[in-house]
Amino acid sequence: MSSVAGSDDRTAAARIRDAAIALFGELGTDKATIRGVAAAAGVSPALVLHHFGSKEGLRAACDEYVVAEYRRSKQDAVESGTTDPFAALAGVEKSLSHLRYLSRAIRDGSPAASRLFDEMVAESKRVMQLSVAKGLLRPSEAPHDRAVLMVAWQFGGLVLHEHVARGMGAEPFSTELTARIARAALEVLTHGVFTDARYADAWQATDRSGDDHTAMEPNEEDRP
Amino acid sequence: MSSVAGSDDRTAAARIRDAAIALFGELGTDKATIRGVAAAAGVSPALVLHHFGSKEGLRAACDEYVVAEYRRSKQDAVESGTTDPFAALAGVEKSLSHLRYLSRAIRDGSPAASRLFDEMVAESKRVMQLSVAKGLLRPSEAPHDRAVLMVAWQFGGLVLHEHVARGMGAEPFSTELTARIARAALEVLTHGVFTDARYADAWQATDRSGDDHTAMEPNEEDRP
DNA sequence: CCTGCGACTGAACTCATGTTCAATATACTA
DNA sequence: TAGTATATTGAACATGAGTTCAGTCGCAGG
Repeated sequence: MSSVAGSDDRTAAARIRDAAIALFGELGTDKATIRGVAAAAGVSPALVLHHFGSKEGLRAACDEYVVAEYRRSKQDAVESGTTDPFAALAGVEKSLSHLRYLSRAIRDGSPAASRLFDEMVAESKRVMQLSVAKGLLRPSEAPHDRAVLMVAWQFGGLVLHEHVARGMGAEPFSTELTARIARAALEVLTHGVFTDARYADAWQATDRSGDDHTAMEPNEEDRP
Repeated sequence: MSSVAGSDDRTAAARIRDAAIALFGELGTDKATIRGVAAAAGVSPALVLHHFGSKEGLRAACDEYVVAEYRRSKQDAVESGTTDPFAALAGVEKSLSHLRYLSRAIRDGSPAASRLFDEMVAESKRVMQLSVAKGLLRPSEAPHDRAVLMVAWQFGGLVLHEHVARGMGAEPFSTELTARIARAALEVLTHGVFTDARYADAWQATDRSGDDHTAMEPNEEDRP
């Protein structure tokens, strides 16, 4: 309810940026053309270059903007008091185009998206440490790896949202879909899926690369 | 140890296909050019079109081939007796280029990859039902959703492997990385991450869209 | 008034890339 | 040996798209 206000009182650069976010997210940075962005923003193709230098510059600007927005909204959600890692995912229904863009950016491996991933790993790790101390989360034998995995799963749900939606027979980004994902995820993350620890024990027993890779986790500090 | 045999006794079409799989996987279907594929295969660009009709035809051929290979290797793994859904992920270290290609295909949303996703959901669901009956897996309140989610997580680990590798400080597709992923995943999937069910219960209590979406799961049959 | 500066545009340029086509080499058949 | 089909190629074609550029419009300041 914030970005796509109907009025065109935004500055031309902002209109271009928003149109680019929408088009890049919908078609990908390759298929989306400068001419298409310009047409969607109601300006000439040359103006796009005038403001952003190049297509890559435009992409970088969109990256910065969307990631900053996402970071901000997530920060708000965190400061609202929720501590579970899925609150963020559930709370970001606000802007479809931004989500779509983010999904694309992660898929395409843009630098900003990679930075975001790393940041979220660090923050997830920190929050998880706190939650473990509070007794809300089980301690892990490999806290860093677990944090990476959980962020990857969270982002994976975003990147593969189209497939997940199709698989569940629900509309992409619909509240019903996010609710069902959250429900299934909570179930698995609360109770696990296995009835006993035979698989985990069996894996443990194979002792591949030993028990020492718990100690070889990189960057133990929280801020990079 | 199978696909990239050093000798060039493969037929030209096979060489082109393999080069295309490698390049498409590395650069994406857009950035990879027919000329690049031809050069990598040691043939002329025109021959690529002669054999595959068009770039889209080449992509379709690669899709079919890689997906069929993946399906076959997974079938083998399943018939070997393992029933947990992560055996497949751990067992497919055989061909890097195929994995990379598959990752790309899923990211780009190619039809073949989507079909593969749906197949794996169906199969995962079937295997999970069996495992539940055997007492190996916990019964779920939403078996279909759980199957979709687990497949999405599995594929998510594949699609985001680059980020996961960077986050864990390990080489992409290395045995160390897959081992650590499997270990962390097994831990989470065995014990969960939460110490109690307060989050799951809280979510349950909000009762959004009710308890009935367990019954609205689509296509209950296993073969689509 | 006019001078400069930023927003903005239309048209042209350049280049990469998918594709076509006529021509040649190779292999298999009669 | 002749002939035909298949494999293969070099060169050219067409087009889409990023980028450049000269120039116009509007406006603030001297």
